[in-house]
Formats: sequence, C-alpha cells, structure tokens
Amino acid sequence: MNILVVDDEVEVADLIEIYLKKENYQVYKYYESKDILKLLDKVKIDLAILDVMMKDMDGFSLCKKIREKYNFPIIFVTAKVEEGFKIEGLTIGADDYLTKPFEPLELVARVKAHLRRYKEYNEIPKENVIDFRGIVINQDTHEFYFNEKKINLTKIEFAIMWYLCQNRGNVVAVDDLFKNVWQEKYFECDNNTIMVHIRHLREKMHDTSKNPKYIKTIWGVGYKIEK
Amino acid sequence: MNILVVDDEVEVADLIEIYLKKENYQVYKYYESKDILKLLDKVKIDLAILDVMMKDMDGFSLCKKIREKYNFPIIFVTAKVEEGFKIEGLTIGADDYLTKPFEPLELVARVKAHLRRYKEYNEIPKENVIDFRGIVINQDTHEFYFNEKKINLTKIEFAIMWYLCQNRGNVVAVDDLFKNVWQEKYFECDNNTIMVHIRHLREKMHDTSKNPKYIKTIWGVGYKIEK
DNA sequence: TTTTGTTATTATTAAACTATGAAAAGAAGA
DNA sequence: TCTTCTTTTCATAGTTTAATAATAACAAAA
Repeated sequence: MNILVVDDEVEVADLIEIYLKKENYQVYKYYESKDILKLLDKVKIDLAILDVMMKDMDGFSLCKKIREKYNFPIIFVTAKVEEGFKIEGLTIGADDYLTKPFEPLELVARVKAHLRRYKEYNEIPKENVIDFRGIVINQDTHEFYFNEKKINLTKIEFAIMWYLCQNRGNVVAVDDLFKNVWQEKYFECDNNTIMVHIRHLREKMHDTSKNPKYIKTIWGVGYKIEK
Repeated sequence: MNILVVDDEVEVADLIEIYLKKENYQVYKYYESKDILKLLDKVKIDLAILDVMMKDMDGFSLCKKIREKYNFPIIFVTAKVEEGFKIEGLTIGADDYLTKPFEPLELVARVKAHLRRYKEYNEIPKENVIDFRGIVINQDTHEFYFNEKKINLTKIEFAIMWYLCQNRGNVVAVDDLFKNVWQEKYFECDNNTIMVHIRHLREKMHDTSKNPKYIKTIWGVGYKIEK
C-alpha cells in the first residue's frame, strides 16, 4: 500500500511518516505540492494525506487536480479549525478531514478504515460458484450440476451441499453444519435430521453410504466431501 | 437515500434528523437499538449514524452485528472523547467517528462524502433496456414487449418484472424483491401480495405456475426468470 | 463377543410454502 | 361522484419440504 503525504510543516509530515511506516505502509513524503502530479503518473498511490494550507498551492486545489484523474481516498489534515473549511474539503472530493493537533493513532485508524473500503470495492467480487470433481454449485442461480447433469436440490439440501463444498477436503462437524445451515433458528437439532438430508443428497448423486465417493462419513465427527 | 439514525439522546437524534431531512434524505430514527436488525431486513439502508453509548446495546456491538450482513457506511457519533474508542470504532468496521458536540453541517458533509463513495462503487452501469428470450423491457418508456407483442403492466408488475429481469438467471429472494419494489413504503408485506402479482405476470405471459417457462419458483427461496 | 455409541433407512407426520379465486380496499381518471 | 383499474387481503386448496420416530445396521471399545 502506497501512501502519499504532503505537508509543508516538516515535523508533521515526518511524524505521520513514522506512524505509517510502523504499519508497514510505503510512504511518499513531500514538503511541497509541486511535482505531486508527476509522481502520481509514476506510482500507484492508494491513499493521500494532504495539508490544506501550503505555501505553493493550497490543498484544495491539489485535491481537485488529483480528483480529475484519480479516485483513491484523500484525507485532509489542517490547523484550520474553521468549520467551513472542513465542509468545503469534504465537498470537493476529500474523504476525511482531521484537525491539528490530531492523535497519530487516530489518523492511522482512519487510514486503515479508508483503505479497507477502497480495497474492498476494488477487489473482485467474491466467488459464488464452486467447481470441482464434476460438481458445480452456484449460489446465485441456486443450481447444482453433477457430471454436467442438473440436479434439483431443496433449500436445505442446497445449503448443506454449499457448506460442504466450501469446506471441500475438510471434515465438517455436524454441529458446525447445523449452525451454518439453520443459522440460529433452532437451538437444538436432532442430528438425525441432518442424516436424512445427507442420505437424500447421496441418493441424488447416486452415491452409497458404505464406500461413498463423494460425501464421506467421518465417524464421531461429521461429514466431508472429497476434493 | 435512506439513512438510519440510532441515538438514545432524543435531542441529538432529533437534531440529526432535522439536518438530514433538510437535505432530502429519508431518515429512520430510533432511540434504542433493539429492532434495528429487523428494520434492516425490511428497508434498504444506505448509511447509518450510530451512538456509541446506549442503554440497551452499545453501538459497537450493533455495528458488528450490522457488518455481519451489511456493508453500507457507518458513522459513529459519541460524547466519548477517549482516543481508544475512536480507534476501536474505526477498527470494527465503522467508516467515520465524530465527537459530540459536533457541527451538524460537518456531519451532513461527511454523510455526503461517504454516500458519494458508496454510490460510486455500487452503481452498476445502468441499463434502461433489457432484451432477452423474446422479452424486451424498457424502463424509460415503461414498456414491456413479449414476443414482439406489447403487454400492459401495472406499476408494481413492471417493477417486479424489471427487478427479475435485472437479475435474470439468478434467484431473487422474496424479501429482496419486496425491499426493491416497495422501497420503504410499508414495513411489512404479506408475501401473498407478491405471489398474486407473480400470478398476474405469469397470466399475462401465458405462463403456467406448474412448469413455468419464464418466472420459475424456487421453493423456499424466491423466484427466478430464466436467462 | 458383547456392549455401547453412532450412523443409516424407512415411513409417517407435521409444517411450511405456494397457488388460486374472489372480494375488498385503494387510487386514478372521467 | 361515479367508474374503472390497480393493489391488497382473505380463505382455501394444493403441493413440497422438513422433522420425527422407530428400527436396522454398523464401528469401535470393553
């Protein structure tokens, strides 16, 4: 994660740098705002911390310029206490605004919060399809294919199958399975219920209980679907 | 935009409400945290403002609970000045943290900034015409063609159809459908209402309920229109 | 081998969900 | 206001699914 820090108060910039480096961020520290735009062309910045009042160019103008091309989170840091400035900052495209003197740890926490969001949105959406050993299970479409053949599963059968597939290769304890499939609907479940569902699943996959090829029984523990 | 406000200090909650309403946000105001999770199932909330210290459940626990299922921005507001609280709040999934007394305009500015981000990332490039399998549905003209033939749909029928078509190929849970079609209008809906509308839609498409070609029933889950 | 604890099977019962027809309530337009 | 169209509600019927209970089969330990 690359973080840009621009502040013409040398001590402040240095302090921020120290705290960020402690968290293993790569810090690009500048005491003036010129050359910043050139830097952005070269380095992929993930978040910027800007001072509002600087000699050569104020932070607001810089922020606007950045926003013309880039979309990473921007945090303003300033000695200005005036409310109007905060609001202006947030309005022109900044994501946060801190007033000096600020607690460095708070700045770090805010940096993390913004990066979490930023990353979250820029990451590929999580997988809703699991595909292995002739099994394709799709949560969006609620479909289950077994050796290219579509098999209808009921709601609970599907939930059990999905959970087993998510944990394919690993044993899933009966309790665990229950908790995940039934959520907190009931507090207890005769695990015979699960057994019956497992049997149905095995039937639908033409699998046998003795020597099963897919849903295996782990005695005294639970079930497992082989990877 | 629907904004949830939870604060057991009545005056604070009321004040926030006033400012947000001025900006034309739809505000859901609560003085206690119970029932919040139920609300979230029914209404599509876009941002939440939570108090940290409340009688029945502290804001942090509520935040965690919300984050298990939802992803909208959360702003904490509190009288606590302790730095540790700020940091904890931001760490457990909140997006911002304001200390009372705060300038209402700043809160509004922050709300806007967060919503801007949130929307930006969640807006799917919007299509106004969906065309597949002999179905053409156009949101701009509010027209629905089925096998080249224009079919009149009522407002709600159209909304349901549109949502199903947007998610064509995927199951749409009844709750989900309800939340998206009725927005925040009613808090509860006998899902029989949806069933009746589905029936009408199927009738207009000369589709049958058993063995339907278009709107399929996924037992215990919802409906799906095949791609 | 017997006992014990766990899993499998089967059939039955109960519950949950969906469909439908009709009517009431509500909204919109003439 | 009256009429018409839309939406919701109600009662009921039909269907699917899930839970239960009883019994059989099995594996591991004593």
